[in-house]
Amino acid sequence: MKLVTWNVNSLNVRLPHVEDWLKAHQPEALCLQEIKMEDARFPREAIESLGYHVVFDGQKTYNGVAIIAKSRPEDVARGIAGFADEQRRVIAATVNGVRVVCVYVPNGQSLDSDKYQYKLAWLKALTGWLGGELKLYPDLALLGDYNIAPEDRDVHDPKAWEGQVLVSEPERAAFRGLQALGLADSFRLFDQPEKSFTWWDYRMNGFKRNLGLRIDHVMLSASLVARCQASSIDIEPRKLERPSDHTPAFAVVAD
DNA sequence: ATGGCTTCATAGTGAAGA
Repeated sequence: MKLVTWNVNSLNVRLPHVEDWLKAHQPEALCLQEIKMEDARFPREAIESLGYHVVFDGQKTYNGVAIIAKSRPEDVARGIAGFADEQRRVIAATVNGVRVVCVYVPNGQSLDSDKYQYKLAWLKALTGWLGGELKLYPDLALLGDYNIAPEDRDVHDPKAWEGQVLVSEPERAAFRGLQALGLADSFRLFDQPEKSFTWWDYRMNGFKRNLGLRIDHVMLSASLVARCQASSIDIEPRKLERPSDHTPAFAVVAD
């Protein structure tokens, strides 16, 4: 089964790309971030007409997450238990026996911003919550836009980015905190091309020059690591007209 | 060069993203 994450930067704008990608790749689960719409506006019929189920948690203008799945999502949960948050950034559901947790981690803006403190607090709450979830659901996948490049090799120009938001040491420590729970970065279970990224700035011809970051991840619990057959990034959607600035990242896990 | 591009909410520009 293919488990995928994709920050679509507005599902209104990107729906045709999502539809085409679902038809071509037939994933078991596709986690979306930044759908940027209220629930009433979600294109449920368009997704369901392709033979998929969908659960979502949206809001006007910003954020918003969804899980599109071939199997009916069960035990749907929204948000981080015990962490009050107006921003719609987490939805979880059990899909074909796998606990799929879809997250849109806060960006943080800059190290001196209140949003950076919110990001670190949010990650701490996420990690605490997931510790319990992993005990309840040993087969767990954490997919999303983490807004963290875990290592320098995930950054096109580590020198230029040194100490910036998305690569700062406290953020990377938070990523290692997730690893300490027993979650593994599926991408690094396999040999990968150098300069593999999931996001490129719209400005400065970032994609054409491959000036990117790897900030979208699929992390897997130990039992899913044992079943993981592949993990990769599909850069093709980034080449389309009016693309999202992110592209899909996925893992393939044996049924 | 603190810019560059895209989205949304708005009907001018401004916020936010990464």
